[in-house]
Amino acid sequence: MQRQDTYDHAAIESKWQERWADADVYRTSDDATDPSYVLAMFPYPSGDLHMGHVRNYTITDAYARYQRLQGEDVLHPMGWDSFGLPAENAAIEREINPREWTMDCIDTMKTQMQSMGFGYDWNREITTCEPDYYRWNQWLFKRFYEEGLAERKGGEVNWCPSCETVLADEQVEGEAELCWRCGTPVESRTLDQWFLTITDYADELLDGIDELDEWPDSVRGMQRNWIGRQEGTTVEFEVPEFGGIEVFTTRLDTIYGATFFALAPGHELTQELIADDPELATQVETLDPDADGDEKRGVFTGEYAINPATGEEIPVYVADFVLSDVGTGALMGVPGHDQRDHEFATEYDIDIEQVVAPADGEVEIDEEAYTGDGVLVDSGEYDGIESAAARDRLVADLDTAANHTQYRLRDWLISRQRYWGTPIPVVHCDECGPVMVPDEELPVELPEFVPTPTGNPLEEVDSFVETECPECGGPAERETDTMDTFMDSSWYFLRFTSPDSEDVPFDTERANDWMPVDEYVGGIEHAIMHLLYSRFVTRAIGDMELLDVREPFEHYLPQGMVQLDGTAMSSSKGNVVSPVEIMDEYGADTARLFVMGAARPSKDFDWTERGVRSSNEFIERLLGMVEAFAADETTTTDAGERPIDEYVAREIDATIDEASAGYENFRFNDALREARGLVSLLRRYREQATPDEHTFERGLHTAVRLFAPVTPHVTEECWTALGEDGFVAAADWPEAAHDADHEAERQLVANTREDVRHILDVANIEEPAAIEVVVAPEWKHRALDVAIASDEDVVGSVMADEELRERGEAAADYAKDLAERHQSLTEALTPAAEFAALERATWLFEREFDAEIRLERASDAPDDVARTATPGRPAIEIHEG
RNA sequence: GCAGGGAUAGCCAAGUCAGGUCAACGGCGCAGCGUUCAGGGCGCUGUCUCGUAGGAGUUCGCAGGUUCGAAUCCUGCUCCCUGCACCA
Repeated sequence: MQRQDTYDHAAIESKWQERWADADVYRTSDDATDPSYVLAMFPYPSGDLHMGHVRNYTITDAYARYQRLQGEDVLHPMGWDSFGLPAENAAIEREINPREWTMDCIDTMKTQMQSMGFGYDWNREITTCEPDYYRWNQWLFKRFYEEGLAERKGGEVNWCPSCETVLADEQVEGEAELCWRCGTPVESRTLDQWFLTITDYADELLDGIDELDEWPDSVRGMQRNWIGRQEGTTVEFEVPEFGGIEVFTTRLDTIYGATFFALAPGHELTQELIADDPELATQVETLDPDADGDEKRGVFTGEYAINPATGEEIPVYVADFVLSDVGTGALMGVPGHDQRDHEFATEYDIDIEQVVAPADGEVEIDEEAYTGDGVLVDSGEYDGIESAAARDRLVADLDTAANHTQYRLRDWLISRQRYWGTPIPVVHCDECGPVMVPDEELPVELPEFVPTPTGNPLEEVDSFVETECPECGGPAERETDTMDTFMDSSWYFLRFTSPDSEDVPFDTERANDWMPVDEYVGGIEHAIMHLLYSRFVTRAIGDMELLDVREPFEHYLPQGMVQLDGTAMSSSKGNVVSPVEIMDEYGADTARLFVMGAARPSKDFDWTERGVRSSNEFIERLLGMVEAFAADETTTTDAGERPIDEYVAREIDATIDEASAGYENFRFNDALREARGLVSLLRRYREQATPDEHTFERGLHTAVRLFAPVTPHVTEECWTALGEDGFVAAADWPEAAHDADHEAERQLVANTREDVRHILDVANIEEPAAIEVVVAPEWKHRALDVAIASDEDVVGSVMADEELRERGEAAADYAKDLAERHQSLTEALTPAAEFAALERATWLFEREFDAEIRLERASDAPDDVARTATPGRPAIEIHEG
């Protein structure tokens, strides 16, 4: 099992990479008008490229290249999402600073990207950890603040009491929630932090989802879910001596069945109650809001709330299933009509009352809650009213009730108590409170990194912290929180339009022309947060009148995973295939071809050595065939009219159509299959006959360009070998010359070959001497047309035609046949087209069956043979030797 | 529980939106033949059942329905995946 010598991919690939760079092939001019904006999610620079990157970036690169070949201006930029916790951790581990580590990683990844042949406009490279990028985070933060979209309020953080530091969610490990560094159980603390009030845009972001018809349904569903809009009612329950406590409910119609009242452990009233009652406090301590829902536990407070509908007193519990951040943190318990309340009531022996009856049928309310709508019962004056109507009337009748829309979406907490991020441009002054840093003092730059065992390194840098108040000039302290890195990535696609702008984050006019991103490709893990924040920021910027576009991404494609034996590659499982090694062994083109050919972009697929090898061998054969042709391998110039030449010419056109459609619809695997088919056809052409020079050359020129988006290096090599001067990357996409019904012709040939095989098999003919193929007579085509056109009486219509009537019995028989299949009749090729298509394909029959092929018109064939021919189905007579 | 997606021949997987040319593209695996051929590569073919002339039968998760006609449309059910979830 020896491997054949393969082509010198290393030399070819680096040669063309240099030439592209020298010629600035992938540069997008600022003057471009509405270029096709193709964007892959920019990576976090973690060191080496992995297969996920390779797939992601090959998809956008191939599409961008295809667009360029189509003559479009293309914007295909790349950058680095380079702030974030891993750099800080790596820095501490390696005793270097995060910046150095990050820049090293960027260098490595950039080199690897260039080795992969990705055609980016590196003039537009963005690095978010550079002051010239993050100053605009600060600038935007200030605009948000001015618009009332940034506010400071209490937020929960993870706190390690031993390290005395705040932890990010990913630094809290396991179910037990232990600090990643010292293993101490993590606590929760409330700190004053900065929020962007994305909830102000909740309705708009939700409604906008309807317009995103080029996004996958799954992602749209996830976003809807995340926003979680819910229409309901707020209403107060009076707790004597403590006042009205507000609850939120979507089922106000069940209020007569509210037999208990429940508070979250963190609710204000709970706090008030336990402050005066140490025993209650101890009991509440035992409740665990994080416990999963199997068992509902609660503590009776001794207080009673008054049901505003019934006027009855109901017991007030503190219960672990009531969450502080859902609704108002308090709820009315309706055991009869809510399964969760039902379980709680059963556990604590609380009354279960039915106040809604289903329209039909009975329910056993003691066994299970009835959660559907219905007709009210035992609800005083509301008896007999439908649920929906009852809700409306109760809102109107109850003093404290009001319609209210609730969201699951929370405001976006952007404060991070970390070093490696954008400093929030705020100064805290004892006199003036939090004050924004003036624009002219931006950027607030990060100081040198000082590793600290505890807390936020920024707090330890006195020269950073100590400053004066921009308002009063008095001593003040800088904000030491930095921004969530999602801030960086929520507008970077705008910055790509004018990455060097020094006075504005982006050029409004150009962004209006170039946005939205036409094709956005990246991992599904960003389906919610990154995309939602980007949508929010884009809208907010729009409302600052800096942009006219409201949705940043027109088409979003989450690419599938590259797996090994059905499992996702991951370094923790140790089942990764290194792109660098693949590039070394097989070259970038092979990796790209395999990844793109294996499956459509949205599907997962398995990495296989076999597939890689076969991609590599294919590339080698393509190059070999082109080089053999270039070396003046025998072709002829005085053919060109033979059926076989025509056949190949037509197939070239058919392939162009199919492959173009594949690229257009992101079905690269289909496009590549077609293109490979063409190469295989050219090989057989060369085997069968001395190829016509023009046809063969056009075939090669076409094939090379069809592969150019996916295997850019080797196709440049081919292009040059074919005598072309420029880059194939800048060539024109091939155009189909004939405007024919390729589909029908291909079908006819395939069916006829299939039929011959079938007959040979069934009739057990080993070595046919001659195969007679007879196309249907003109009049049968005519009869078919008449039959298709006729509404009812097919036989009548056909026989009404004078010319057909002359055919007598034969016409009548065929008419009956047509009548039977009347509904499913479809138009056939014309007799001439049918004959020509088969004539062109004769060589395939000869090649396969090794027999003489006699293609005839019905008029030239014996009647008993011609008889069975119908449009689209020639008669076949096989003669044995 | 809610939301979204899915179930196709040995395996992977198209087709479903716009019903008929669908026994159902393609790939893998397996088998045969060819190639002055090393069992490799390449080319060709076969791979639901029956059939000595292109035919017939039974198939596209299960059960019904609509239609002249359903893998495709509708209803119900079962199972799988993904996201969210003690969400009031």
